[in-house]
Amino acid sequence: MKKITMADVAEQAGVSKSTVSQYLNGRFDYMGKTTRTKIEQAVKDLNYRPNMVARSLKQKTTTTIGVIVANILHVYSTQVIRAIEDLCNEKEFHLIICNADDQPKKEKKYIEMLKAKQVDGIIAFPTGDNIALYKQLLDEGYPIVFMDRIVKELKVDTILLDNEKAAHIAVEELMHKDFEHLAVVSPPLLQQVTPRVERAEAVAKKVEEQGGNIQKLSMISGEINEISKKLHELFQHDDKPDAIFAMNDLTLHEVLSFVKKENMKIPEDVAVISVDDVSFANFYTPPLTTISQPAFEMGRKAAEILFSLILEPDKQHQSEIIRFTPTLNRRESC
Amino acid sequence: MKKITMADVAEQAGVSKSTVSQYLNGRFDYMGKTTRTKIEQAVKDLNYRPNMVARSLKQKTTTTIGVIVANILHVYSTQVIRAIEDLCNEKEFHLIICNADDQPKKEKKYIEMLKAKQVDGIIAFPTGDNIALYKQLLDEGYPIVFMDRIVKELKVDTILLDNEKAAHIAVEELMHKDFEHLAVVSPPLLQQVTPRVERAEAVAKKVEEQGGNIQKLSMISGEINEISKKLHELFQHDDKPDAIFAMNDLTLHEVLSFVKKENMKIPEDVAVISVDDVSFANFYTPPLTTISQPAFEMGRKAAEILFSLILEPDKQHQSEIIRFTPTLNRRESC
DNA sequence: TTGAAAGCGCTAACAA
DNA sequence: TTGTTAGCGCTTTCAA
Repeated sequence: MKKITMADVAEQAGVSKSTVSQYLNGRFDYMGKTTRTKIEQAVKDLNYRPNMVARSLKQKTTTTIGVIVANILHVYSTQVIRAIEDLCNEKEFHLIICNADDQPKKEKKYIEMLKAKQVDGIIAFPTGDNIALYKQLLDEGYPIVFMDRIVKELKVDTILLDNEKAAHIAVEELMHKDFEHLAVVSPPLLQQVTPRVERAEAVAKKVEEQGGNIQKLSMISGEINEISKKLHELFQHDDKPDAIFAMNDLTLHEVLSFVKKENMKIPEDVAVISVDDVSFANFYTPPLTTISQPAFEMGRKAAEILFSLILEPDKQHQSEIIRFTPTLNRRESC
Repeated sequence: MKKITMADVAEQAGVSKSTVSQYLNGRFDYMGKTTRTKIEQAVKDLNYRPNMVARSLKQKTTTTIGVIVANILHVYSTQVIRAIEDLCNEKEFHLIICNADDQPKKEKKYIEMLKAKQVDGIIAFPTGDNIALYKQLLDEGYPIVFMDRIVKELKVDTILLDNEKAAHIAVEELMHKDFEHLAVVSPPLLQQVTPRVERAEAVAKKVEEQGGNIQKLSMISGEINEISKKLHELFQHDDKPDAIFAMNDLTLHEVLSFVKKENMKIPEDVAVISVDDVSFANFYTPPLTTISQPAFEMGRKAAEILFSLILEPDKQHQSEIIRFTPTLNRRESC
């Protein structure tokens, strides 16, 4: 089955390729009524569809953007992607998805391939290790927006949560109650991943400066499968924590799992508060107090900025760091 | 900043474009050692990257596949996508993601655009309404694999769960205990979405034929936001259900939410079993008995089939429907 | 062992 | 109002 090209349409309609091109691109200004109908008919008869690859080559734009997330399995990433895709859909753009898995090598490969495929822009959750590469893209004027993580060496528009605020909300929620010993549970801190570091630091600072009844702070961090062991150790001591701040949804899972295994009651034995909303927060026993980030708005904002970069390249643009405000969902776990 | 093309590399290396092309494609068989080094050097000096759009135009292959899911926010879709992406990564392919939102119109638009972009193949969760369009693609020999839903008018490789088995597992798990009245809770059944219909029918049949202690079966279906009201009504009667089978994760959420609101105890007041695993199944109170589908294996299989269609187009291929076996995760909710 | 030239399917400047 | 032509960046035959 031969592919129908513009030449076929032109022949069938008895006009030239360029006229067909005009027609396809909606430039009817000077087009004769009959020509127009003839082409219309030919397109229909042949069931012709333009080849976007050819068009892309000529026009140097692919109406495609790339998104590099850490892992599409994280709820937050999914929501961000969904928001981006919705805007892309409005603008007739398309999305190539890449999972970097927090591996700089993989990220590098994806960036290079996205460039090779001539995508019009990139939204990334940067690992923080491909600075030179991003730098180069930026220098070439390549539209890029970062999400969730700041790469301080680079001047890139970056969308993320007001992590300090999130930490403050958590501490404030706990400090006026009876809780005295707060445990913060976090994914690995060594990687310098912005949200983790910012949240951890903000909690520590806040507790130190005006922690209300909170007398003591413990910090647990590590790979997800180490968390439970570390929690266990921490709770061996006499002055065990009476409140836990879980840094994100995955650590919350570990915390709840631990609490369940140890047969403790929330919030009587230990209070729990966490960042990220989870699907079961409302009907868990007890319903979980969470601090949620507006993932959809954040994703949409990232896409909006990227599109302004792509569609109005000449516009004066000052890259900035945009913080979104977290929301407290007060329920009954603390 | 001018884009570096092959011509630039050729000039810099003092050879012709075709030789550079040979080099890039690893055809060194007849290439002089010095030529090779010169080109290597030039590529490095100019930091040259081939333009895949141009290559795609010439070669009629884009090393890109399209995935049309109902909604990327569903955990199952996410897992399937992740599995597909992993295989794509191995094969150096890339993924364009589309959310059809169960809207045939949107699906149609995406299919057409994916074709226009010349993607090498498509994996779709079909809405079931674009039969003619899919038919046409199939006739053209376009590689397509369906997931989760059967379109009986079409001969397409289709990956889905053994829904009958899943339903049987659920009924068997309940029928030997004391439960007498089973309520099945489902998303809208009118749309003829395969998993829903198959599961609902299989439950009904099984209960009728050998339902053990189960005397009565009630069926609730509707949009997600109507479920809670319908549950409420059902539980008004004297012979209210003592067991619930939730058809998927979203309906399970509604069920748990309802149970919580009504202050009922699981499994004493009402037992619960559901299809799809949920993140909190293990540490919920009580831990939830679920019937999970092997989403990753299913996604991977879909991708494998698609790749064999793409990479070995001449191979004799008989399209088939492949069912994956569900797993019972026996916990304590029934 | 390398190069010249044609062509993939489209767009756009310019000519007619 | 429409057609001619060149060219986007690459691959590939064929010739040298």
